[in-house]
Amino acid sequence: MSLKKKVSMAVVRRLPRYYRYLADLLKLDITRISSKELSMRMGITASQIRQDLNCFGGFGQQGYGYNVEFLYNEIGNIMGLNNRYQTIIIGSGHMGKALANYENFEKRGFKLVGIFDINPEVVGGSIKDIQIYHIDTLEEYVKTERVDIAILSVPYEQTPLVADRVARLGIKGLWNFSPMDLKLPYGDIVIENVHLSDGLMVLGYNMNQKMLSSKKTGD
Amino acid sequence: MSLKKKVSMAVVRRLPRYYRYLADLLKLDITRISSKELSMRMGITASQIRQDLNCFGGFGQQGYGYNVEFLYNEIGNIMGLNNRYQTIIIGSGHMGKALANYENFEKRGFKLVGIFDINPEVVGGSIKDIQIYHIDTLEEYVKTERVDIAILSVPYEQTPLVADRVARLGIKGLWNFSPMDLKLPYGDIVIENVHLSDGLMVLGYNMNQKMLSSKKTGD
DNA sequence: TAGATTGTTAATCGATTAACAATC
DNA sequence: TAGATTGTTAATCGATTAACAATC
Repeated sequence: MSLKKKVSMAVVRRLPRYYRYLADLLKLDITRISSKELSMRMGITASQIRQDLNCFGGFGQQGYGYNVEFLYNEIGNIMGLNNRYQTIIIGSGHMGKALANYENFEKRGFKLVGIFDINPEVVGGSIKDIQIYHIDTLEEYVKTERVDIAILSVPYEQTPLVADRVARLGIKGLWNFSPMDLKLPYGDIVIENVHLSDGLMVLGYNMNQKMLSSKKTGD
Repeated sequence: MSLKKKVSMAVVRRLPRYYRYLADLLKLDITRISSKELSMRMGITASQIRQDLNCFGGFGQQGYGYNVEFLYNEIGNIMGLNNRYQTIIIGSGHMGKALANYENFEKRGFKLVGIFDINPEVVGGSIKDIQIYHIDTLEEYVKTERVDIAILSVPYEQTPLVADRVARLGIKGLWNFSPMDLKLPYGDIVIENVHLSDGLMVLGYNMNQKMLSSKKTGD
């Protein structure tokens, strides 16, 4: 039941991917799947799938494979989705708005309970029935409502201060979209930094590589 | 000048991070930096930094370190940012809109030239002076304008068809925000899939782990 | 039972770190 | 020149893949 060894981040970062593919299988009414079949769908080795899953327990059955629904739920639990983390968004700019409207979060068990902004013009309004509060009322709000995760999407200058306030309030997770890497020393909080444009630059690299090599062969 | 060996994706995915940290140094008017100093700022080893950079060439100087501006520009070139990739966004929903308004893209050398949507109510409008065209005019548009990258942010059902059209038009890069992993067989196009909620689930995992371990020690 | 497929150990491969000679 | 710091080779570590006995 409990973990034998610390699971590597390489494995952990694959869990959401397994989860998505299992969701797709469920939608197709496929009830069982072997590591071999799943490996072909996902483009990774069957060995890796079995190795990965066995970090957390023996979810399969010899001669049968894995029950899709069972495995889906188990991986969901491993990622804590059954905690139904209560989530707030801080910063209702374009990105904050997009995130508030992203259905995938609810679907994955994250519950958006409030939005906070500094702009008086949007405070009092709402997005998808979620109230927008003034950022100054954050401390007060957290006194009465459970907040597990804060999604941060504020300008560069305000990022460290807002992050500090969030950490002080005992909020346990921070998903940071602001263009500044936040590091650990903010108390005990778990942080996940997002840099959207990093992916775009990797795309740029791969395109550039392809161009250079085709030039060499003489396109 | 040209690459000795194929550079591993592990290295490539660190390039944007170097690029960001160098941009920060530039803003601070720091002109030179040693791998040691940079390693402390970034939280990785100096050895890794030197190893990474030497995949692409000797950008430093013994006894001196690296010239920040020079290294910044070199890494930018490696990622092809000097190509000034012309970019379109397909799908102007909440996420498409947020992406259109994201200043970081322009800052990183990606030029947004058009937005496409299927909804007649938004077609003809614009976001940040960028025209919104009807998706049906995509083929016509590409005949007269150079398009290097398409950013896809359309509903699940439409994803494969739109991706197929994009690939057929000879567009070289696809940055896919639709909730469906796109795989290679679409011609010669380079694809980068984004799954925002994956990061949120990793955050969930880490929070869950922390909770479980603190329960064990008896919080 | 025979066939299939897991869980797990062992072998391989690749990535990171350490060390140091080269050189600015 | 002496000191600093790179570029690069060698050593270590970790992650992936292969193999197979266990077992449904």
